[in-house]
Amino acid sequence: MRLSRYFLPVLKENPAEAQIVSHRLMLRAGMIKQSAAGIYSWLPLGFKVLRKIENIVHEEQARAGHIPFQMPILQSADLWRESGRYDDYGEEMLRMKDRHGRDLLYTPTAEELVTDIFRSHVGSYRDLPLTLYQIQWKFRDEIRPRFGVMRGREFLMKDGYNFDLTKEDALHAYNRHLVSYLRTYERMGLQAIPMRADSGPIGGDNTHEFLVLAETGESEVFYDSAVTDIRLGSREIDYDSVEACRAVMEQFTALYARTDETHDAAKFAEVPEARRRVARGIEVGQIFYFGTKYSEPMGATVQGPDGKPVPVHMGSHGIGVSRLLGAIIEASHDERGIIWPEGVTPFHAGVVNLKVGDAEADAASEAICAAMTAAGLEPLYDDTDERAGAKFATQDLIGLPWRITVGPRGLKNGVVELTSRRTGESEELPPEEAVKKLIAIYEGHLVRGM
RNA sequence: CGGGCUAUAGCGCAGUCUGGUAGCGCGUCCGUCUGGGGGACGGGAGGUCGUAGGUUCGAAUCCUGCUAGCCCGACCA
Repeated sequence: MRLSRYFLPVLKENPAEAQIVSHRLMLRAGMIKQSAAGIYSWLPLGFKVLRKIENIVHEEQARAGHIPFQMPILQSADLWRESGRYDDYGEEMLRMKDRHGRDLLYTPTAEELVTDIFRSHVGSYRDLPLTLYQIQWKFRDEIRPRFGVMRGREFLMKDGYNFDLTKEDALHAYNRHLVSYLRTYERMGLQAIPMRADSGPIGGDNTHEFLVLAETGESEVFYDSAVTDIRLGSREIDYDSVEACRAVMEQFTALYARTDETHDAAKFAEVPEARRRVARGIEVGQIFYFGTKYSEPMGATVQGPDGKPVPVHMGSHGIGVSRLLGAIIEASHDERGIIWPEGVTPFHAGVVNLKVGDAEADAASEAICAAMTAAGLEPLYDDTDERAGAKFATQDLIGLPWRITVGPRGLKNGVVELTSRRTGESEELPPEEAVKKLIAIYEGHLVRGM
């Protein structure tokens, strides 16, 4: 992409409305624009990252055997009356009427609708297990939205629902989700710690939240510092194996890690003092097992092997897709701007032409972009007439993890500069070598963008 | 929803107390010079001062209502 033809309205100064760093940087980097309190337009750069995050979620869901589908944003109140949640949800649910006076609502979550789909079409235990998920916009009419996309009213969320014959099967689904979520976050360059949580309006008694440690987090968290040493890494896990999933779940949840909602001071005191940590965290996902809470009242049953109808055991699982952008930035930035992890970066590298109009610099820059594109990498080619300082400042702000600087000075010696955004380290290389190095860096990190 | 605050050019702000018809920086447009960390000089464009009403010869400025946004709290992914 040529920067001169892209739409990247960066701001030099901090907008007054933004208080926390991720909100400030998203506005300054031209990723979002507020439309109303807690409601944002996604400008091209922000939209690109959003799509990459979505695609990682999709890929990891597919790997775990979960099936994508989509439910509507506006839902009839009828099903919600059936479950009793139309009244329970309160003012947070945005309600409206259509021209016929029918009650509609903007979905804050979708247990009712998916349960209705299930009961309409699934009748036999032979159809189980089943896990359906969607990535869809949600709305929760927060009293006080704040912190940009971290606490918006409209937000993009992956929500999944598992249907199983028995509690044991549903707990396997729970563990399988826990593992797949860990993989998902790790691919985004994030460490998200599963913490025992409170189930809130979803209900149920088995639930974990995934927290990214960050000073600006909305939740106070208490944990044994040893949990931060556990990584899934590159190990292969058989999602069909009850044992394998349970082992990972046990490994990640054995140590003390809780949010303030479930914090138990007595149990926390058992953690060796040197490893006790009190910090803040951003919630980026949550998984629930809630048994027959919805299937029973809504009549979501299957016939078992004995021919008798039994209510299915369910769970639901969510990833805050739009909120993840804020979480990633909170966890990865410096005073100059964002630092994208390779897995989610909107462009794989910035190609900065320091002397646009110079035949050699133009040709070398374009050749680098062509070679990157041929290898499946997306360059952001800064072909504008800005001065070097301004170009670098923009690159630093928008946070592409790698920059190739092309200028007459280097080209005289047949080299360009490859610079890491994270470390600031540069090395001079012939253009082909720089591209080769990028290809190696991104091995295993390629995600479809937009 | 309780408490506090704000609204003046695309962004950040001054001007409001003490009423006299709007200004600064950045950005933007044109030109010249410049060219490896937000460059210099010159010349432009851009605002019915959130909105409705009131006071006044005269309102960005004083008064009232409304709307929107921000902060703290309660709530929440």
